Amino acid sequence: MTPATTAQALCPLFKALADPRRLEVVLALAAGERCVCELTEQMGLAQSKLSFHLKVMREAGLLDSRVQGRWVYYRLRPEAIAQLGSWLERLQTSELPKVQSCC
Amino acid sequence: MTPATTAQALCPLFKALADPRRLEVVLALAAGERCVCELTEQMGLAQSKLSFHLKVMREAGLLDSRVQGRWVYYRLRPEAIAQLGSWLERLQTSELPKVQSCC
DNA sequence: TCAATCAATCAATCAATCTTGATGTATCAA
DNA sequence: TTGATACATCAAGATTGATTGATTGATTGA
Repeated sequence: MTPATTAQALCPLFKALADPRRLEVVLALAAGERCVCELTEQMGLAQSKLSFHLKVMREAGLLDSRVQGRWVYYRLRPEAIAQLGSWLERLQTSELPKVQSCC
Repeated sequence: MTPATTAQALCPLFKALADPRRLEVVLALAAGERCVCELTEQMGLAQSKLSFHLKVMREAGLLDSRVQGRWVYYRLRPEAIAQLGSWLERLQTSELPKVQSCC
């Protein structure tokens, strides 16, 4: 799998991480799963706002959720983190000898 | 350095990567530095559009550039890639035992 | 049932980002 | 000095993304 084959697939993940509020949520979830009500309280976000951001991250494949009773628990998808990490790593190691000037 | 201390600093980097055209550029630069004219040709982008995206990435700290004669060469900043990578890694390893239900 | 709680969704507004075409500046070769 | 090339920048418009407040559906306990 070359970096090129997955770049387009990774774009939604980078988009999902490209917001300070969402990064905060990701950090909170790094410690384990949380229900929406706790996240709401912890970040001091309006409920609908948090719901919007959670949806963005869930649809990007960054988070998973499960419903239990009237609560919804969100957690990080380790696969997503791993996917990003391995792409970055391949990016670093694909350094080729500097190409000749183009022009 | 905890994940929290750098999350806000990483947001611009994630933003810089959150675009398919910019990911393409990053891939092209993974093979070594390129001048703008070659990138323009290679991606089939309008010159001003490419210039805009290069600026976004440069200002985020993802790319560096150097001027040589009338050409400008861009390259990846390995530090930026490394910074992202190590943050993701710490994110994975900061998994704590699942917390108790909050509500 | 009934009322309360949790969370998703919707429509409207607002804000940020991207694109486009034109213009400006610097460099170079003739 | 002139014309061509490389790149940045700018202003205007288009597109996308985020916020707000209200509504809805589902679940639960009284």
